[in-house]
Amino acid sequence: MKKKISLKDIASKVGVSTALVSYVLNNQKSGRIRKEVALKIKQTAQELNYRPNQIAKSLKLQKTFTLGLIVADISNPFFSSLARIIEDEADKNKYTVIFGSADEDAEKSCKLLHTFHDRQVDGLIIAPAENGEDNTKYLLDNGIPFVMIDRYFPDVETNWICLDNYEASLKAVHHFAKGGIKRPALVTYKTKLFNLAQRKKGFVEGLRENGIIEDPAYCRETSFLKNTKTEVEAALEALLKLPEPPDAVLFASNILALHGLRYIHANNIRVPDQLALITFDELDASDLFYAPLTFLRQPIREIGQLATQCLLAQIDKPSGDALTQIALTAELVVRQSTHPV
Amino acid sequence: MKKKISLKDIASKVGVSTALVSYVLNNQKSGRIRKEVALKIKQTAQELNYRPNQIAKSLKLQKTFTLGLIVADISNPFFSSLARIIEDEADKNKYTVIFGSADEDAEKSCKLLHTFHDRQVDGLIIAPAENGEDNTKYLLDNGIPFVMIDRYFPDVETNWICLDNYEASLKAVHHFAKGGIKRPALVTYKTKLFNLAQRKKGFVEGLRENGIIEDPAYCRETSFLKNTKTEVEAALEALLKLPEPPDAVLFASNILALHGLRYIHANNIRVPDQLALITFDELDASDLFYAPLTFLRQPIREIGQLATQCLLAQIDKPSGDALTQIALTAELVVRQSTHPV
DNA sequence: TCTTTTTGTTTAATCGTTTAAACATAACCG
DNA sequence: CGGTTATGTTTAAACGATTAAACAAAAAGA
Repeated sequence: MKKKISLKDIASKVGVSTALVSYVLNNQKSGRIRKEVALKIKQTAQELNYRPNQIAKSLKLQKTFTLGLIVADISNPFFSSLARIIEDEADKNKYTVIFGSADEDAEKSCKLLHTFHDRQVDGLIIAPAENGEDNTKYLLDNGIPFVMIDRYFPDVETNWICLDNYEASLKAVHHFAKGGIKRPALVTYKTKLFNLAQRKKGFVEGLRENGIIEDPAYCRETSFLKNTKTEVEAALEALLKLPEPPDAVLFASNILALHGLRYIHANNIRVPDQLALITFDELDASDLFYAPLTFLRQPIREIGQLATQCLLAQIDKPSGDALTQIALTAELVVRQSTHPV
Repeated sequence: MKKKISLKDIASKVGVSTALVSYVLNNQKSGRIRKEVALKIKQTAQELNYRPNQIAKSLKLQKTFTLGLIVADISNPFFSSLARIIEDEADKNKYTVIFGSADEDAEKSCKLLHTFHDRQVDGLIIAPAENGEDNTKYLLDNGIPFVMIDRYFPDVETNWICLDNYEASLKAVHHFAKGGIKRPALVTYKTKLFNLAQRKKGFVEGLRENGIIEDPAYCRETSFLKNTKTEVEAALEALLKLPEPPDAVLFASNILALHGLRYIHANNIRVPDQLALITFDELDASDLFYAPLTFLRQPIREIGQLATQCLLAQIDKPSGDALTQIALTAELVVRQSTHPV
C-alpha cells in the first residue's frame, strides 16, 4: 500500500507550515492568508492528489462520519433493501455505513455494537434482537445516538421507526373477512419480539371484530432461529389436517411466506379457493405465483429515510431529548390470492 | 456521546504511565512487568470497562481492519448474499466491512473507491462497473489490495474470483438442445461487461456446437441501467412475434429473469411447452413458478469466501504478486421449466 | 517616533494509541 | 566495592490532522 500524501508533504513542498496548509484547504482564516500562498497550496494539493486522511481527522475531531447498521441478516431482502436506502440517505450527508448481521441473537448484536462503538461510529441504526434490552441500556448509558427499526422494546424509551404491525394484521383479517373467510389462520414465529407480538395481537383483534371465535389451533408459531422451513411445513400440515381446516393463512414474514408457499405449491393446494393467502412483505415470487399474492407492503423507503434522518438529527444536536417514535402504515396490496377470479 | 475510557484514565488511576498500561494490555514485555502492577492495570481496565479506541489504533498502526465492498446494488439478492458471506468471513478475521452501491456506474464506483481509500480501508472487494478500467489503474498505482468479483477486465491484470460464465451458458444451451430445443433465444444486457459478454459468447458457441444457425434476432440486448423492465417486455414481445418464435429463452441475470417471468406469466405463455426457460441465478420465485425454473446456480459462498481470503492474504503479505484468478463452475439445477412433465 | 492594529504565518498542543529508547534501581559478579 | 546485567518503568516521538495561541512584520494612528 503506497503511502498517501499528507499535509506535511504539501507543507514542505510549498515551504510553509502544515497549519497554514490546513487553514487554506479548509477555507478558514480566508481573509488573512496571502492569495499567492493560498493558490500555491491549493495547486500543490491538487498536483500531489492530496486527500485528507479520514482516520486522523476522525481522531482529532472526535467524529467519524460513519453509521453502524445492525440488522438480523443483510441477505434478507427486507434488510438489504433497507440497507440500500440507508446507504443513499447517509451518503447524501457524507456518511458511510458499516454493517453487521446479528442473526436475531442478542449476544451477536452486543458484539457488533461494541465493535462499532470501538470504531467510534457516530450513531447506530439497529433492528434489535429478542432480549436485547440490555444492549439498549448500554447505548443509553453511553449516550450513543441510535434508532431502532422494525422492532423496539415498549418498556424502554428509545427512538424507533417501525411498521404499525397491529394495524397491518388487523387490516389483513378484515380483508379476509370481507372476502367471506370464516377461519383464517396465522403462521408466525415463536418470539417475544414486539413487532411479531403485535402482528399476532392484530390478528386476534381482527378475529374478534369479525365475530370469529379465537382458537389457538389456528395460530401456529414456528421456531424463530432454526428449522423454520420444516416447522412451517409441519404447521401447514397440521392446519390442513384439522377437522375444520382454515380457509386462509396470514404469514407473518417474508421468510415464513416463502417456506409456506413452497409447501402449498408442492402439495397442490388451491389458492385462493381452498386457502386464501396474505403475506407480510413482498417477495420476488409475489406476482409470479399462479395466484399472485395479496401482501402487506411496508414503506421501506420511508423507514430507511426517517431512521437515518432521525439518527443524523440526534448526532447533530445531542441535547434534543425529544423521542422520535413513528409507526408507519402498511399498504394492503390486493391480488388474486384473496380474490377468487 | 459520553467519552470513552482511555489508556490515560487507567494510567492515572493506577498511577503509572500510559506506556506501561499499553504494554500490559497488549501482553508485551511480559517478563519485565511486576506482576502486581500488571494485575492492577488489568483489573482497573476491566473495572472501567476500557475498550481501545480503534481510530487511534488505526492511525498509529496504519491499519484499520476494515474492508471496503463495492457492488452494483446491495439490495440485489445476489450481492446481498455475497455481502453476508464476506461479512462472516471478514469477521472471522476480525475485520469489519463498509459497503457501497455503485449502480453499475464507473463514476460512482470511483467516488466510493476514494471514500473508502480516504478511510484507509485495508483492502477492497469490487464488482467493477463498465468502463471501470481507470479505477483499476488507480488501485494498482496506489498499491491498494483488491479483488474483483463477478466480473473483471481481461486486459488488466488483477485478482478476480468469478463464475465461468462462458461455460455456464454453454451448459445451458447444451441442456436446451438435449431437450429438443431448436431455436433458443438469449435475453441479456447491452453492456461490455466481461461476465455478460462471456454469457453471450457461451450461448453462441452452444448454438454452433449443436448445429443451430446463429440469428441475431434471437439474441436480445436490453438497456443495462434503466428501463430494463420495459425493454425486457419489448424483447420478449418481439421474440414471440418472429415468424419462427424461439422455443426457449436463457435469461442472463436474475433481474432480467424476474421481468421476463412477469411478462410470461401475465401473457399466459406456457412454460415449458411453448417456451422453455433457464435463468442465471436463483430467485425466490424459482421453485414457486408454476413450472419451477431450471437455473444456473452460482457458488456464491465460494466466491465470497475465496474473494475475502484472497484479499486478506494480499493484505498480510503485500509482496506476494502472484495473481489469484479463479473461474468457478456454475451448477445447472434442472427443473420443470425445461422438462415437459 | 512610538504605540496600536492589522496582516500573515508558525508553534505547539491535542486526539488515543504504540513502541523504541532512555532511565532508574536492584541484583549479580569477580 | 566498582562495574556489569537484569528488571521495571517512564519519556518522548510518532501516526495525520486541527486549531488556539503566540509571534513577526507591516500598516495605521497618535
